[in-house]
Amino acid sequence: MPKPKTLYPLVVVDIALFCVDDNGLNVLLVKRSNEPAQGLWSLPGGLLQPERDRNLESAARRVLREKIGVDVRYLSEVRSFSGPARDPRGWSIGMLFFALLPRDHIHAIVKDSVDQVEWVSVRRIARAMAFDHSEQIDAAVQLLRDKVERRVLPLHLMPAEFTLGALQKTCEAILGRPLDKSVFRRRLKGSPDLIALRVENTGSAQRPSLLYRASDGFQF
Amino acid sequence: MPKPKTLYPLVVVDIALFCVDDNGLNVLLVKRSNEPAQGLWSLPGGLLQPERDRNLESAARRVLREKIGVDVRYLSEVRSFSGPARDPRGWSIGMLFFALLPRDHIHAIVKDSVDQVEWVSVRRIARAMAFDHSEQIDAAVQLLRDKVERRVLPLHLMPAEFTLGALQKTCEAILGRPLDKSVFRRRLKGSPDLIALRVENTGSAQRPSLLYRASDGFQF
DNA sequence: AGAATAGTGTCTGTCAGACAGTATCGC
DNA sequence: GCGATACTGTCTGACAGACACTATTCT
Repeated sequence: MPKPKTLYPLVVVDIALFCVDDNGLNVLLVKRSNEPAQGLWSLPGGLLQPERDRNLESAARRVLREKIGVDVRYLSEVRSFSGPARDPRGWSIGMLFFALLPRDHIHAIVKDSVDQVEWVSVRRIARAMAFDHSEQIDAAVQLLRDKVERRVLPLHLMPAEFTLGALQKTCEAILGRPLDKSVFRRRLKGSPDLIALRVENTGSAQRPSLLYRASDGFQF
Repeated sequence: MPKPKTLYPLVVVDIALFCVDDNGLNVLLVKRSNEPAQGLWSLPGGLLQPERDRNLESAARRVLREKIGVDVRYLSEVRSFSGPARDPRGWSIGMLFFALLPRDHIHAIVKDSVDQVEWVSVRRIARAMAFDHSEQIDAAVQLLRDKVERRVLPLHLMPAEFTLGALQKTCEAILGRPLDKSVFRRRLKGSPDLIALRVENTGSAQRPSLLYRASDGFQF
């Protein structure tokens, strides 16, 4: 079979890994220790390795595992970025994924890698980032916001058990605006995605609240 | 700069080109005249040519121009399909786009190319298609349906001037279910995407109806 | 007149937003 | 009691579904 007479582009996967904490919505950034774009902040990413990766999503999971040390439950494609100029190494395809990390896994990020790794609030993203990663973050944040705006619950950002108050705060952090408690809870009443558990009694809060967990069949 | 020690995957763009006519929603299929998958029906597609294409979307537009002979107004990425087995030539990335062709451009498709080209109703897609194109069509149709279900008007499928009845029939063809005329028109009343024109008087229909056109700033 | 399409009016249920009110904890 | 959070109740306006009704053309 004749090989096509075509140059092959560079294929990279980048991941916008999100978490929500008391600071709001954060994305994980990596300070690049190698060329190109050395010293600039970027999304975690890496070259596709066809001999190892089953597909692009597997490549993204491998990159997160190898470079950040996390196995994420939720990971999904956003869109591609491509062209001759976005990477100085040549014509490239950057496939952007976005992933969600539960709040109680935030500190499981490996900090001792060669690269400097940091959670950065999406409200404080610097203009100057490597490649087109600033645009990529915008695209990933918008996709996340659109989903939550369409009433999909970001349960992958929650720990295994959580209160409705915590869930509402998470949604508010993503959307960047307050939600009405009564409206929020009324919608959740009939949701098949939430399962009520027993009562919380930790003295941290004032009045104890019911705990919930995500239903097994729930899809983000 | 050292070249990465990685095999390069094959990069292909495929396009699900849709139109709506009296038969309902159709997608354009091509009977492959070359290996691989010779003789099977497939979506129009082609190899990325980095030396010619500005990005993947440009590649998709070029493929439509060269293989089908159409310049489409609307074209947008759906998602990627990738892996070692989906194309017999090796590890490949297939980027799926979907495009919309106005009803009055349907017959502008070039019929005299080397490949056999045909509009096929989405209700009558054969199981056996080249590569994973059956799955790709499912993904593209679902994205189109989701958009219309979310009340986005598929104005790119309409001719420059059209009636509300024709627009409703187009939406019904996409969704595969009837819509209530009163509800449909009530929603359209305040829409900034539609601009009313003068009266239609062609004797084809019974009572003449107002003509509309898409607003310039409208986004699908 | 009858068929066919264009276009309007109205009733009803559902749901979102807004906001007030009650409940239960720690201190 | 007081502060704080959990949770509920209610009013109102917007809108969707359903369906009936009128209007205007052609044959």
